[in-house]
Amino acid sequence: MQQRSEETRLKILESAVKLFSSRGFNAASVDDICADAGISKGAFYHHFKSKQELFLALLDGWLQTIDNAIEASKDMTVPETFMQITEAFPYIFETANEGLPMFLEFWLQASRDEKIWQASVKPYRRYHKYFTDLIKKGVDEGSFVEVDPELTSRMIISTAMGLLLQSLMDPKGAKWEKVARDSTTMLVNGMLKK
Amino acid sequence: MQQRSEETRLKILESAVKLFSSRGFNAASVDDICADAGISKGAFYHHFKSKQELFLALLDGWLQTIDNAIEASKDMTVPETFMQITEAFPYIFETANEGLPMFLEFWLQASRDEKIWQASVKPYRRYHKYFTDLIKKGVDEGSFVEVDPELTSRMIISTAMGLLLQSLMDPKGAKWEKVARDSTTMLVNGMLKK
DNA sequence: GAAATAAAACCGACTGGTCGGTTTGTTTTT
DNA sequence: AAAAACAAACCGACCAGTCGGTTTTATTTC
Repeated sequence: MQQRSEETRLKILESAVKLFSSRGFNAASVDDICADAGISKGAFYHHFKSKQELFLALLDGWLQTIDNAIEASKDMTVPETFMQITEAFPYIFETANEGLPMFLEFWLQASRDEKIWQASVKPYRRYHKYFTDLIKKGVDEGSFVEVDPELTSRMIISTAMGLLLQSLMDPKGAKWEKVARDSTTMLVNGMLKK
Repeated sequence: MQQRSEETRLKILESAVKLFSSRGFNAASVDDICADAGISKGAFYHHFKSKQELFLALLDGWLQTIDNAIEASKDMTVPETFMQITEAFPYIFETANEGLPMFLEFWLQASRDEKIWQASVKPYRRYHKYFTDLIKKGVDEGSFVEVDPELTSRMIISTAMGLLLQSLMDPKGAKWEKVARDSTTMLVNGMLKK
């Protein structure tokens, strides 16, 4: 039974998310994570080659989540998909708000490494491809006016990223959830054929 | 004459910008900065209380730059101002691209400190106020349709921040300058009364 | 205006502590 | 018993900040 082994791995992953998001990637040391997971450093380095590799493993998990969400919305119409995304906003916003700081911190200091850069950029590119395809489909279906899918995708992602950053910088500066909803609505309305 | 003193201070500031932007805030050590500036650690700590205080001094300088730019555009009409901003885009984009990573890195790890958070959030709030006022003025003047200045300002900043982040993450993923230009044009066109 | 004094600027070795990662040894699993 | 999983002590590099002392600059005194 390697069940115990798998459990240890999961415990490490859980503690890592918890500490990375609460303290930041650098501030949360390997020792901290081990302590929180209730295991030793030896166990940690048995499961992960390095702190960075641990983070990459977390990234993989998120990528999986993205792919699942994309897969789940495969059979909807384009406007329906956008509706669903808008509805899921509070959850997405919260999750992203938790994950963005640690991702940024990690990325800012590690992105000079080619391999790590590749891994970090992957989720972003996947999102971009997803939105581009979605908008293209919407245009082809005739539910959207003729927009440039590439550009529009970038703009949607900009809005999301930018709002996320703003809400992080100045959490009490606005009712961010409402701002996010209004922005999305405006963007989608601008595309919808009437 | 404390001219020499002032020169040293400036040398530190210069080296700091250079190293913070090329290596990142954490990776650039105080020793590195001293070496680059050609001064000793003692001189450094004579001029700045800490590495953080040094960064806050840099922030102050940028804030000044923002204020000057705002001041300079005081007598233009609103559409003229937007035109000018759009034209200055390449320069703004480049500068921001250089400064954003170090700012983010600093902010991510230091923002738990109330004083530092205050200082960091200041430039952002100033921009937001600037755009809000500008749009309000545009609406009052009658050159813009009735939009919500608060929301629109957030959206403009989102777009800028988001594009900046995207261009940092995936520099070769698109012609970012063009994307930025197109996005701005779209946003402004959406507001202009025809 | 030259010597004496005070003050500011500057130097660089050193400290205390952190942290990622390694090594060596022990327990559990199969 | 061999291999995988885990524990615990340990290593070495790094780095922000300190401190005693030196040099330069400004001010006062005679």
